[in-house]
Amino acid sequence: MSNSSNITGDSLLYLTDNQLRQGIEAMFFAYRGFTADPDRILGEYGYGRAHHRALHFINGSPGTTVNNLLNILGVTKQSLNRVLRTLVDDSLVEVKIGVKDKRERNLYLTSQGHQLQERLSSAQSNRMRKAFKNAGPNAVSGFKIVLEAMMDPELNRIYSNLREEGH
Amino acid sequence: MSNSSNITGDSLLYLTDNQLRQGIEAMFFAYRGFTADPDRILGEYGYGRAHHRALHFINGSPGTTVNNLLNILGVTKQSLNRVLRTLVDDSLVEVKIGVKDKRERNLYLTSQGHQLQERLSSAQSNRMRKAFKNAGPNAVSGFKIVLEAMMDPELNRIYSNLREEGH
DNA sequence: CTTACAATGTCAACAAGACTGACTTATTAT
DNA sequence: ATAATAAGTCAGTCTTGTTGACATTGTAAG
Repeated sequence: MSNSSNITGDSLLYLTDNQLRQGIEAMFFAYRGFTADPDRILGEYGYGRAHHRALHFINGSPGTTVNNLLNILGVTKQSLNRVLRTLVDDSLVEVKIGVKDKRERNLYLTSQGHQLQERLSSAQSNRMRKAFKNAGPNAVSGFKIVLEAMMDPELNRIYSNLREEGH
Repeated sequence: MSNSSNITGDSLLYLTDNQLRQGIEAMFFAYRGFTADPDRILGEYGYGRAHHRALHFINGSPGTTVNNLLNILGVTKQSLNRVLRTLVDDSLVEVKIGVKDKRERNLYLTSQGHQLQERLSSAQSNRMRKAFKNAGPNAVSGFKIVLEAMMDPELNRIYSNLREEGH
């Protein structure tokens, strides 16, 4: 209502309340789809999304510390620890004492951990590949630009750092 | 690794594993940002995201039934009912007996409900507006195309129906 | 009219995953 | 020596999801 007939000529005509609402709902439904396949697989193992996230980021930054992971995931150490403990107990994650600073713990996936991570990753990647393929290169670029602009500055910083690591 | 050097000439060169991983992480971080502002507001009221979702979709489809809402939200009626009960008790949502079918309950926001919904909506819309403005019209269009392609077919159907209602 | 089905609501029990707060143990830095 | 940091742990709470069972009311079909 606030701007649906606010024709100011500043080339922002496309930002009606309706389109913003559609964007919000698109995020909601797309995120559901985005997590649906991994959720099914995780269910087999009695794991949840929290386990997936830990596996994902340990895989992407092998040897990362607990503190680093806490910053990326944005949860408390008590919450992360619960998940990490089960992953270590189940031999999916290996913990090594830091070499430079012995207080730190460096986290790695075991071969079993890699196996599950790969299963989860490929399920999610397949869906994203189909979506990307369907939408075309221009849409993919737009998708990423909008998502980056939607992150908190802090999260965007973390995201950019991860991008640099992976090439 | 599976396709990062798979130059097949089918114009899919942009879909490297790295870019898919980046897309996955972009969704993760963007969704955090997307929910951050409403989460803060909801905290003031002792509500959670479930309350936000109910308010959002009741606002978008006034008079909607419980069953309809269940299909949109994809949760059990027990789960929805808990949320709906607090919203009714707090006079944010009004329940009217269906006219055609008296078993049905039609849901409406009260003026108080509209007030909170508006607060939540404008916080979320402001962030999305900034992101859209920053990214430009082409990016916005790409954003929506990819998100739609990422939904489950069932969710896409629901999403499209809602789009038709809102003009 | 009776029987079946549908829409809603409710009770109880459970689990994941987040939180706070307090406290310990190593280790490093000042 | 003392203080700060990294990690782990114990205990308790909350939201939000689940299952399963059951009750109520209204509609539809025979």
